[in-house]
Amino acid sequence: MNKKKQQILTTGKDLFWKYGIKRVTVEEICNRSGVSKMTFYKHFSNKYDLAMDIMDSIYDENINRYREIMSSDREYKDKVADLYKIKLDATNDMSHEFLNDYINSGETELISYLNGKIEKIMGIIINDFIIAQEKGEIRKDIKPEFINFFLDHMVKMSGYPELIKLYSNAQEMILELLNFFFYGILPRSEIINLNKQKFKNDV
Amino acid sequence: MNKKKQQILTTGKDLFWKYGIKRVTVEEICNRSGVSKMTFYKHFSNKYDLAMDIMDSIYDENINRYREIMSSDREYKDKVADLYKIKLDATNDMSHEFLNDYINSGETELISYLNGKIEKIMGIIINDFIIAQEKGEIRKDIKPEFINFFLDHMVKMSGYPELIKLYSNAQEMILELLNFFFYGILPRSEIINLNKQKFKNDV
DNA sequence: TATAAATATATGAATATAGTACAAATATAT
DNA sequence: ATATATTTGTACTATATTCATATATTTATA
Repeated sequence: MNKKKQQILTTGKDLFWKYGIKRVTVEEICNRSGVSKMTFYKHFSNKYDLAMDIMDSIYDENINRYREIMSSDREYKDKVADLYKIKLDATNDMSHEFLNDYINSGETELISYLNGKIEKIMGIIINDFIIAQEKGEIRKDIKPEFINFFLDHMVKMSGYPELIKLYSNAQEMILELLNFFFYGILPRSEIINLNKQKFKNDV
Repeated sequence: MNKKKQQILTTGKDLFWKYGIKRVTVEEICNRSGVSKMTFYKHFSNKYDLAMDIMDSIYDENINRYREIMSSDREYKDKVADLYKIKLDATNDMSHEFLNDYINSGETELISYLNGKIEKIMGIIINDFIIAQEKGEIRKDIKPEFINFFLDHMVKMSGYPELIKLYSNAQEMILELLNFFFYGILPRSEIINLNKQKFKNDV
């Protein structure tokens, strides 16, 4: 990778993260990264092209982290816990300003590109869930998309003050969420026993 | 205070805090605060005039908090600890983006205005230090300006990762800093005893 | 030294923004 | 209810900013 291009990507990300895309000018990116405007346009056709590249690299990075975790031969439960911790979904890693400007840029090309990326990632994740399901690591009567949806929401939830304030610290909350997640989807016989007991008490 | 003006001030602060002054447009402030451009220009002559008003109110608010703390008849030590906790110096309360744009606005009038405000606040604080010094609450051989300087740096220091990582939590660090601050400036006889003991050990 | 890459500066065109004018709408007080 | 003041929406112009490209010069590299 070209050194100058890397500098543009780095400062571009820094600025976009802070201020969003539309508030940042090409000239500013050039000045801060110590690169002339000409070299900028040598590598990127415009500001939104740079934004696309940045988004690209983030997704690739996250996909790699995902693959690394999933390829290890640990317990399935531990792998999912790791996914949760690194917040796999790249949109969670982005600043609100950046994603917002990206979507509202009006550049339909960008949006469809982003959707394609997300679709691809979702495909990989859901496929892995299906495999895990076939292996018996997840209950067979759950839709894989639901699991992915819930995992995504769990990450979001852990940022909500309303939830956080229920626990004395974040670790406790994460543990609680993970426990809920696993005891809800893992085929544990304890759940059946628990249900029976509950039933007895009700009667 | 006019309701519309207050709305402009609030959203102005919100936007300036996030993006700095130069990245925010008058129209944006108007739209977000639900106020027409005409009423904006009725209350403020331009964007930097609004910024000045915002800075004004912050300083006034902080001055009031300061006065409130200092007028209470608690121990001097406790008062200073409170000052440290609320980060009295208004510049610390400001976003880096805002202060930076404010100073680099090129509007010399703004800068001198800010300097005047700071000078005034410094005067009040230092005067209080001198009074405390005369009362014997602070060692007589310390320059009040130094104390103020150090207090200010202490606030900044408590934001440094290098320092933070030395302690298991922020509370511990704050305590450490405060202890250092007071045992350094308070006229405690223990310090003399400590010195004697240390000397004995060395021999 | 020859060749490629990067820079500084200038420039025109497109776009965004600031600030004002004015008629219509809304709120407020009597 | 009516007169008065306030606010709004829209339009408008002048100015400023930004984009994107062109060209001459400098710097790095093989």
